[in-house]
Amino acid sequence: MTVTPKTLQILMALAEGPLHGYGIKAAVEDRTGGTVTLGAGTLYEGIHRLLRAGWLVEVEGGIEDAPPPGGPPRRYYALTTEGREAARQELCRLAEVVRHGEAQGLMEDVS
Amino acid sequence: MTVTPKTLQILMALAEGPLHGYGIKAAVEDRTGGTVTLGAGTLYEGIHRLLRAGWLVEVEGGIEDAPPPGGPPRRYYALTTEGREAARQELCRLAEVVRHGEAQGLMEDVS
DNA sequence: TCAGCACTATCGGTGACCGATATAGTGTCG
DNA sequence: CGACACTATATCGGTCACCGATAGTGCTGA
Repeated sequence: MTVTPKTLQILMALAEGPLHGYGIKAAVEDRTGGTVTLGAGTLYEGIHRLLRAGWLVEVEGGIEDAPPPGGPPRRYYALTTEGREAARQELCRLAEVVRHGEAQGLMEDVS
Repeated sequence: MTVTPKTLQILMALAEGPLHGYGIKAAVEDRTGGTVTLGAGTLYEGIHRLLRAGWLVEVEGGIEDAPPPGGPPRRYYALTTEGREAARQELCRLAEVVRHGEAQGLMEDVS
């Protein structure tokens, strides 16, 4: 499985606990301050891909939180150990890229 | 222009000085220890895309370095100020993603 | 009653990416 | 000498992540 930037965002959104699809979308856009968005296609197709990879599992709603469902039933997803590990590896790879950029002086402002 | 991971690698490879296409490919694979590779299509199409965006310019070979050309003439490319700035922004964005991952405890090993 | 919201889902199109292929000069090994 | 590997640029067909539009549904508030 390839870990694309968008799928990494999905994994990271789920790292703090199970969420439903729409909640993932909201969490990603919230945490990144709107710089990263998820189209509906990307979101649900991404979830299915992650399910097939065994990095996500569908779980029961748990505490059945506040907002009234209304419409199709919410589907909750949780990160598996494999999913967490995949996210960790990708983050380490990204950290190395950033480190290289710093070493090259690429991150200094063009003052 | 969207800055994909591969195009960021191209920009970073050129941050240390002008290079020709094949040299970019070699530099990227070298620096990432082989974890990031560039297919021929990605490489040359990516270069053309970056040229159109004004983030790269074609330059003269300069010092006409060691290895004998042999075959098609080498084409050298250099990073523009805009290209450098684009790389910087993307690196900052990535750094923030990594920072988030650290804050979530996602980067600790599964000991 | 009608609008709007929350939510899941699919579809067609775009474009990044890949590997194969073409072309071509040079060096090397048997 | 011939076969091969290497450097180097470029294009082509295919795949797949991604996007926005569209659809459908049930609740709430005006």
